[in-house]
Amino acid sequence: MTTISTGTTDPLSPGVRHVKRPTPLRESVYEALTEMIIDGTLERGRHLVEVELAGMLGVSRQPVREALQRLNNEGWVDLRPGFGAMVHVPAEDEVDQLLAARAALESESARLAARHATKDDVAKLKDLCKVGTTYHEAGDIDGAVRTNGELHSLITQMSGNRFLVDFAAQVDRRVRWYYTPVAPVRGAASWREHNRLVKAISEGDEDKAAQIMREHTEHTRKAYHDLQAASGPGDETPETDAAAPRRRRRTTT
Amino acid sequence: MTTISTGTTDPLSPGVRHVKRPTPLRESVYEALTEMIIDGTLERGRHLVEVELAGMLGVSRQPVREALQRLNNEGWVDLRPGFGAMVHVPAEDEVDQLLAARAALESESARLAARHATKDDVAKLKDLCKVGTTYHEAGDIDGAVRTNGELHSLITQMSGNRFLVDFAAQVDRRVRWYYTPVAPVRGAASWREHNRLVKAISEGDEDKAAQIMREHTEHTRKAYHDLQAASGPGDETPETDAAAPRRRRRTTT
DNA sequence: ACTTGGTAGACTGTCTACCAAGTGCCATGA
DNA sequence: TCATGGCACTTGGTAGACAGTCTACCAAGT
Repeated sequence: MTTISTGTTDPLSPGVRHVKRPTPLRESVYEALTEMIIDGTLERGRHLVEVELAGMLGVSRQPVREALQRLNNEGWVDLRPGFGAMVHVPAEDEVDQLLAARAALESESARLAARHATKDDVAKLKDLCKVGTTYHEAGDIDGAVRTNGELHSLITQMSGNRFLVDFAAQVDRRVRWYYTPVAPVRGAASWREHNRLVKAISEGDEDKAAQIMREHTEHTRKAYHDLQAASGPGDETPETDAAAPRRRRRTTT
Repeated sequence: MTTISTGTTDPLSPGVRHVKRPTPLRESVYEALTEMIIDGTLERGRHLVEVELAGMLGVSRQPVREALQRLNNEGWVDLRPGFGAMVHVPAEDEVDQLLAARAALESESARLAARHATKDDVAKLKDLCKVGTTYHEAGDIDGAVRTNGELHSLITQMSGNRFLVDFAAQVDRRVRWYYTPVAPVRGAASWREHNRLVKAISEGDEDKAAQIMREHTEHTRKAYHDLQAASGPGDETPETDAAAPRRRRRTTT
C-alpha cells in the first residue's frame, strides 16, 4: 500500500517538483519502528508499550498508536485488544507461505515486465546484473544483496501494476526480516538465473520470464529449507526461550 | 490482513469457544465506512470530514481517524495531508490492474488448492457449483453472485496460504466495489468454467487448475472491457461531474 | 497440593479540549 | 480579468482523564 509514497506522481514535467512536505509524524514513527524491528532492537515477542515508545521517540501516544495499527495490518506486530502490541513472532510455516506468495507475485510481474519492457528498462536490468555479479565475485555480500533487491524491485515496477508492486514490496520486506542469513548462501547460481531472466525479458518472452522467475524463487525456498534443516531446530530454541521471560515486572525504577 | 478476524482459530475442541470479545470501536467504524463506500452512501470523490463522520456514527474523532488511516492504507480513500480524506475515485486502468493481480493470486491459489485438496473440500466445492448453477438458472442473480464469491473464497482458503488469502480478499473487495454491474453479465459461461476448475482440483491436476483459473479471471476482464466500451465513456461523465460541486460551503447552521 | 478469591499495578481504548499550521475559497482591489 | 490577501475550516499533534481489562501475585480455604 503506502499510498503516501506518491511524492512524485508525475514523472513528466520535472519542474513541478513538489516542495518538501514535512512527513506526517506517524509515518516517521512507522519507519522508525519497522527499522527497529528488522534490526532486532525490538526483539520478537516483545511487548510494545505505547507511552514507552512515545517517550523513546519523543512524540505523543497518538502517532505511535497509528503506526502500531499499521504495523498490525501489515503483520509486523500482533495487536491483542486490551493488552497491546507484541512484535510478531513468525510461525514455523510462515516463511514458506511468504515465499510461495512471492513466487506468484514476482513471476506474474516478470511476465508483465517482459510484455512492457522498453529498451531503457532492459539496459538498466543488464547493468544491474553486471553490477551484482561483480559484487558477488568480489565477495561483497552487502552489495550483492542490495543489488539483488534493486533488480527484483525494478522488475516488479516494470510490470506497471501498482498492486503487484505493493504486495511484492510488502512480502519482500517480511521475507528479508525473517531470514536475512539465507540470502548470501546461494549467490552463485542466483546471478546466473538473473541473467537468463533478463534475457527472456529483453526478448519479450513472457512465458519464459515467468517460468524462470518462479524457479528462481523456488530455489530460494529450497535454500531456506536446507539451511533450516541443517542448523535450524537446535538453534531456534534459545531465541524462543529468551522471548518468554522477557516479560518482566516493571520495577517502576 | 485483518488479524483480528481470528475469533475461531481452532475449529477442533468445540468446548473452548472464546467468549465474545467487544470489538474495538475503530474496527466497527472501519466496517461501517467501507460499507457506506461500497453501497454508495459516500460517493466517490467526496470529502470526508472527521468530525462529521464522528457525529454521524456517534463516536469521537479518534476512532474515526484510525479507521481512515486504515482505509487509506487499503486504498479506499486518499488522504491528502492537511486537507483530509476523500473517497478514492478509481483511475481508468485500476480495475484492469486489480484483475491482473487477482489473476496471479487466484491462479496460484487454485494450484495450491489442487495440491492440498481433501475429499471434504472437493465435496464442498461441488456443492457450491451445483448451488450456483441452480441460482443462475433460476435467474437469482444475487444468489449466484454470492455463491460465486463463496466458491472463490473457499478455493483461496484451500491454498492454505494466509498471504494469498489476505491479498486476494483485499483485491476482491475492491474489484466488487468498482464494477458490481459486470458480475451478472457472464453468468452462463462462468459456471461452466467453475465446473471444469473443480474437476481439475479434485483430480489434483495443479497446472490445469491454475490454467483454468487464469483464463477464468481473464474472461472476466474481457467482459469488463466490453461493458466499458459499450456504455462506458458517455455514461461515466455525469458521475465525475456530480463529484465536483459536491463540495459545498458549510453554512454554519 | 490445588483451587478460589481478592488485590494491585499497568496499559489500552476512548473521550475531551486545545493549539499550530496548512489548505481551499472568496472577495477585494488593481 | 487576474493576482492578493484574508478568512474559515480542517487536519495533525499534544495533554490529561477515566473506565475497562489484563496480568501477576498473594492469601486463605479445601
